[in-house]
Amino acid sequence: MNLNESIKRPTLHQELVERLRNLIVEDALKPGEKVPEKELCETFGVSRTPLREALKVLGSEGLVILQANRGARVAEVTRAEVESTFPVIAVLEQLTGELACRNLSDAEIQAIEKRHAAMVRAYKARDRQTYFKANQDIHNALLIGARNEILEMHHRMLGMRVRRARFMVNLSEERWAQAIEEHEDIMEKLRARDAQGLGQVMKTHMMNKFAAHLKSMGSGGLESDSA
Amino acid sequence: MNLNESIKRPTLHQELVERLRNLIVEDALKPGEKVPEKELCETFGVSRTPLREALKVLGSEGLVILQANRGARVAEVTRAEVESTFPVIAVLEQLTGELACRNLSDAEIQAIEKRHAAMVRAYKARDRQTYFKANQDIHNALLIGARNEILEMHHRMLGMRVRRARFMVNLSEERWAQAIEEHEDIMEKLRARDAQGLGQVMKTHMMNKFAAHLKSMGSGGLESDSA
DNA sequence: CAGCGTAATTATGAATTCATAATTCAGTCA
DNA sequence: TGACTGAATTATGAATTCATAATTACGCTG
Repeated sequence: MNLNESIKRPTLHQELVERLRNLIVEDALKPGEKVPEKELCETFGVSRTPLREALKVLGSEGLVILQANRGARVAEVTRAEVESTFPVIAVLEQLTGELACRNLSDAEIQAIEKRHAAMVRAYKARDRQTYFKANQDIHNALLIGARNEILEMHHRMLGMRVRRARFMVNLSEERWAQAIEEHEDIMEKLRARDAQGLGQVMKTHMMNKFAAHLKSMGSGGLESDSA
Repeated sequence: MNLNESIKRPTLHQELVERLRNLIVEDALKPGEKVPEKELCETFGVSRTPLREALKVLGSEGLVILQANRGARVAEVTRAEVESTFPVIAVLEQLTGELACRNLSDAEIQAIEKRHAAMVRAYKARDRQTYFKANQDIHNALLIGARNEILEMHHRMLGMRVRRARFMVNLSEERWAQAIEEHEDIMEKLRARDAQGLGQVMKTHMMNKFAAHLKSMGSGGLESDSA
């Protein structure tokens, strides 16, 4: 048992940042909507002070837009933003691959190998739920395996903002097959400890994912950047 | 005249975020020091509420460390953090180069060319001040030229945290010459609109800069990561 | 009846107040 | 004399209050 856990009670504003972030990411608070300060205070049973502190933090993270004297609105996920974000994620993925290749222990690679196998099984069974979970676990393991907290933090920050666009749902049969192939490639490079190669493959993997999404949603599905 | 400018008066907490950030980056508030809440309130003539909101934001940016019931301390710049940050900056530089190459207008490249010439003159005159300024202008122009706000934001965030280590002062004659050569290379690739090439050179430029700093400071100059 | 202007209401930013946790300091006992 | 205990002081987190900007509602005028 971790002794810290039992003692640590985060401050209200920290707790609220988490809660509100979830509400936004889980789409309970919809993009463009005004954040109902009063209402949230009541539901959480706190005063406005810690809630407003939390909103300031979310503002600096770009999840909400703060307008002076006009309160906070949930930030829209514009197409322009998504298009800007993906290339950045892609190069971070590349770095993740390079570093993970160098720093992962053999045991950790084994664990990833297992998750990969599970993912392939889920693919063959057309079990999207399990597939997504395994996929996420793998990418998460690689990110952690990079042993670079700065990289991890910025990767997660970007991932969070993009995930709200929630276009992951559309996964064409064709793209799915391609993704599996790319993952085979990832495992191959990982087994060979080919850092450069893994970096390259992961970057490409992300860019392909991006391209597929753009294609699948065409010009719709997201607010235009002029909105 | 920009009409927006005359109207916009930022909220106190926004103003304070800027001011405090400067105090930290300019080293007026030293790493490890406790942030004197009361004192700052008096000097800025504001109450604790907006100041504390600002501290929460700076906390989420990693510039200060917030401990529950024990206030805020200016974050230390550990060697581990710097070592983690540089590779991330490097890949962002790479992306900056690629995008800037594609998106800069000819006129903008001309302007950079001018700054480059000024930088070389400063180098020959051994004018560090002017050299640094021109160098910064060039990198800034490239970053803006990338036309990617997400990239820009994250690049600036990382740059800010690292700049506090302030080891730019030590610039060996040898490294200086090398940096100039690398910049010649950058200009060459830029003139040729060689996106891949520019990305590569800028990444290498950053990694070399990093290596030089590590070398110049040896194992000292920064707090150890265990501190 | 539509559009404008003004008053009432509400929402927001910031100051103040309050409760409690942390720190300091004095006194006591080994 | 030095370490420990506990009260006094201070600092911190959070609630409340206050002033003002924004929004809404209403009436007036053309």
